[in-house]
Amino acid sequence: MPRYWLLKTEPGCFSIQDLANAPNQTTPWDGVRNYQARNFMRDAMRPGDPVLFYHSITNPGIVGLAEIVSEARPDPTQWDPENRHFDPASPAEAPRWYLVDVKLQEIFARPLSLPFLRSRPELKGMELLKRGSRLSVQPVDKEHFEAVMALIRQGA
DNA sequence: GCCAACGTTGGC
DNA sequence: GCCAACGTTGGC
Repeated sequence: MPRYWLLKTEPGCFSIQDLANAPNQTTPWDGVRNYQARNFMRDAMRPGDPVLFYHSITNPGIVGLAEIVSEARPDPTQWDPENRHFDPASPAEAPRWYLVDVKLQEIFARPLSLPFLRSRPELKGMELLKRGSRLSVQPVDKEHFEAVMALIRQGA
């Protein structure tokens, strides 16, 4: 029984095109420094889980589909002093931050813009659309995931 | 354990 | 660039 997810990214930082260009179209989803997001990755994500890929900031919207392709493992950037996500307080024997590998499935020909998503009654209640929603790793209800894919398949 | 201060996110 | 919402930190 797969769970469904949404990953949020600033395209200026890492876009779906960057994922398309990555080796094997796969990337470690590193740099997440939020406990709730960490818990989802570490405790709930499983290989094979589908992922909606969301761009924030510029033309915010759902731009593609990806898949979780690994179990969670410690995020090495937490111990790299050169990395902007360096966390000197994270002990090596009890890593604070985790990541999973994410593989591209599809770049949508017509992304679903945030205003459009907001206009769809069947997506009401979706975490992404809640006021003040900032979580970069979110679970998505099955019904909402299927509604999004239906909108894509009908060329919304 | 409370809460003010601060930093970050992200829509607009 | 503005600002609302949220998370984290740290003094008490």
